[in-house]
Amino acid sequence: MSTMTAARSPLSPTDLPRMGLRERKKLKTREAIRAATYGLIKEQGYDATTIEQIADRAEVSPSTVFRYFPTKEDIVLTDEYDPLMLEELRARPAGEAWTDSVRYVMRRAIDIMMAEDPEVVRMRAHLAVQVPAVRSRMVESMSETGRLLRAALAERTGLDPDGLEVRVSAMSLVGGLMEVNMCWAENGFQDDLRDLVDRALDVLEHGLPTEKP
Amino acid sequence: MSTMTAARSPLSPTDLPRMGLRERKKLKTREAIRAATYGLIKEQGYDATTIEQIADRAEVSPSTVFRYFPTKEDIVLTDEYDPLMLEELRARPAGEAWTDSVRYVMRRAIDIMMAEDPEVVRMRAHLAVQVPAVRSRMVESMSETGRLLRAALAERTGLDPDGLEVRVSAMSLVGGLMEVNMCWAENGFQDDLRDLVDRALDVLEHGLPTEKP
DNA sequence: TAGATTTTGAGAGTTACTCTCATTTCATGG
DNA sequence: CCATGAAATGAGAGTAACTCTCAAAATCTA
Repeated sequence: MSTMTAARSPLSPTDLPRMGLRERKKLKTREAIRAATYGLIKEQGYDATTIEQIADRAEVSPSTVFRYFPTKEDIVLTDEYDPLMLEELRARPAGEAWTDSVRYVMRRAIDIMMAEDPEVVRMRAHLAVQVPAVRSRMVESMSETGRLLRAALAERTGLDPDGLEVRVSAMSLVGGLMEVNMCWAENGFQDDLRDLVDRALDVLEHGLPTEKP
Repeated sequence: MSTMTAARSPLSPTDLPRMGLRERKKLKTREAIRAATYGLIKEQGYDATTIEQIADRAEVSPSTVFRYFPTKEDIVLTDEYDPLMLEELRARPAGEAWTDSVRYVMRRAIDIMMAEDPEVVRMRAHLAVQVPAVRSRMVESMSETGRLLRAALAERTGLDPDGLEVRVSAMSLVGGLMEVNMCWAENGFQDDLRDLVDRALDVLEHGLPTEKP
């Protein structure tokens, strides 16, 4: 899911030389703004950090900050992994139960982003717990991913991608994964995120528990 | 769920006389602000409606508007039904599967609010589709209700109310019901909301569909 | 009716975000 | 290498949702 993936762009550094000065500068500016934001938030918290401070530290103008990110929350949350994840999901064997596919893709996504920049992943989760605006934006972002997921889900089940059942499935998955993120952060990141996702998917797959165990 | 219930206060009018002038005026102001907001939104849309306009039409100062509602979205979404719904949920027979209890309570809630003020219910759903800020606030509000629901859910299943499984269940329910609301509005309110909720609960109860039907 | 309490209005301040326009910076073909 | 076009930037003004403070007005209580 979009907001649970690492911040760095998945563009391989070997692409950089062929990209032209302009493109390279843009990437650098983007990174500078993000770095400035993460730094300031770590020092003084999210709310106390203003766009002006971010612009100052990133050595750009406030206008430029808004040119790169539509909102303050997006500076923290934006990444480019969703398409890759969806692609991987679609690449899974057609016979596989789609919950298992999601399980696999989620596990891989977590591995990648935790290897890439675990601190950013944790900071995002933490901010989602602490700052309502960030949490909202994260839900919104995950919902968008969930919307893309409908197509893949419909393929596997043979149901209408815009039917209520598929939509409810996708959205309840989003809700469940969001809650996983919250649990993880609230417990001080002591659990293995992959295990939590697995348990959540068990709940979603086998239905909500009706009987006492 | 909070944001799917009607706007009017569940206080019986017979309580009004014993309430004192101050309290009565406060209720009237609250209603005036809400009515002004709904009216303006219907005329010119949500974004085009400013707090100043709302204040003018409600014949109060902008300060007062913010004293009654913390945010613009809350003017549209706030209601007082959640505690009643939770109470009803807890009053259900202990042996009943909790999904059936939710089914019953949701059905009743829908009946009540559609009888009370169907237009407001529809407007809320419509705004949730159209305006991201309203949608976000609605999710947040439903999540709060979902948090309260955990206790009831734990009672029925014997699970830890703060454990991952219960939390994921509650939150996936929230996601599912949110999506029901969106489907309903996007299809022009032509379906019976209660049927949609039933179908959503079927999906949540029996797990996400893995096989082609 | 007097005094304590609550509610309100007025106004100033903050901040995220938008729009416009002039300036600067890079790309490109000759 | 330079001229011309395109893209990125900065500066600044503007909007609107909130927040805070303080004095005036309305209500309650004795």
